Amino acid sequence: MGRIKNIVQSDVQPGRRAAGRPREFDEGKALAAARSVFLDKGLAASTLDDLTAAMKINRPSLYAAFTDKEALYLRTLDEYAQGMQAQAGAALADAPTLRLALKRFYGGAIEVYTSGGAHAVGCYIVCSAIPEAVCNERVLAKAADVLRFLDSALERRFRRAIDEGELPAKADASALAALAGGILHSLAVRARGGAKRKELDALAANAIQMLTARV
Amino acid sequence: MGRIKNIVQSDVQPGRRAAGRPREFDEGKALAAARSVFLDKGLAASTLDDLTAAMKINRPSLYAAFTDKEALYLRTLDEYAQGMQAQAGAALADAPTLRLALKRFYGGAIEVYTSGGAHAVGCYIVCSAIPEAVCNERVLAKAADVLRFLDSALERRFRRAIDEGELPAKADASALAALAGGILHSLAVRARGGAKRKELDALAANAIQMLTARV
DNA sequence: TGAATTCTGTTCTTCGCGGTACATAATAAG
DNA sequence: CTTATTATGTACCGCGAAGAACAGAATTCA
Repeated sequence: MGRIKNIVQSDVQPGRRAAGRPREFDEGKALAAARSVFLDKGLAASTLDDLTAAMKINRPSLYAAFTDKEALYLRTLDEYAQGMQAQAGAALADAPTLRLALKRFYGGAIEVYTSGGAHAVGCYIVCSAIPEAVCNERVLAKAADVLRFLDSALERRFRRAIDEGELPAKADASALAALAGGILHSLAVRARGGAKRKELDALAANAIQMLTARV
Repeated sequence: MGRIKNIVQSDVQPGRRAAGRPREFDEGKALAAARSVFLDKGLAASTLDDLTAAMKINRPSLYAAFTDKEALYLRTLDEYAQGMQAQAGAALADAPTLRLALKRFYGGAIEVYTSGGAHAVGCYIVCSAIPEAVCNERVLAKAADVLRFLDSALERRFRRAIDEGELPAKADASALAALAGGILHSLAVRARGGAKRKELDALAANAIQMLTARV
């Protein structure tokens, strides 16, 4: 059978490795594969056979590493949320102008939402966690968290634009943030609904136009 | 045991009824109950026990009337789509002004999205069909249909507002419609994410303000 | 009234799925 | 080298879920 493919260091300390046989799979890759399955099929319809096949590990490894299917789902959700928040936060905070910030914000999202190739899959939060949220407290909490984070990050950016004179002082940063976040939700929904990338780009461009208008 | 509760006429002709024992359940009520289960749990996680309990029928009746679980889901989807399109279309077409049209459009949606009582459930299209769409061609087709219908209905209404001078002639009806539809998607997502009704109302109001501004 | 038809209620079967047991392999420590 | 520890791989188990069988009930039509 397969020899050792790669040695993974799940421990935090870099120097010492835990005793025992080392992992043959990369946890991050495995989580990404699991997320892809969950995003396609949903939590309930994703079988352990689906998951282990995509993750290229077998069941005992999955259970040892991630406890069970629901815990694995929550891990993928945390991972995605963290990445999304980091990317969106950076896009908004680093850009010198509001227009550019929003352009990067939406552009990065569209990139992710349409990354499924032939069949776009949308956003993991909007198209997987939110649907799952009604019957799962922890998923709901996480999804609500992410929505709030995005609104806050957007609001901060709009406020900065007001402070820097890019928008008039009477502009309502909170309201603008909610509208801007709403467009992001729509991009996710439309992407999964089969919208072409061009349409998504156009929607984002129109949204930017409207949100940065000096009323 | 339960006697006859109500006699239902599933046949199209009103005068004659089909031979055999009449149905003891109302098809519309049963479909609504099934939809509620599907909206809460999703297609895969909704068991036949869940469904038959909510619909207050037993399995053979369900199979005789709706073929199987997936067909039942598609029926609930059709029913919801039809009702939504009728309501949204009427709200937009009947209102004398664009502002009022959008107010009714969003108001009706919020009413539906938050009708789950304690736990809001969002939109059946956005929060159930769209997630399911990746692995189900027919669901995808129906969901995409509804998104297109809403965009078109909105675009018609914006175009009319332009024609009637409520918006400037240079306004882009298509772009405005996509933005307005996007806000609807966001209302659905946010409702299921736990947003309070007040927040949804505020988002709708802000959206109307922005979408009806004479740039 | 009786045959035909269609719905209802209970029961059963089959099978797929989540989760586990157990043997084995690979590493670190003594 | 031995032991402890942690991974992998195969095979298995029990449960729950989808769907079918079948008997009985309610209606229409002859």
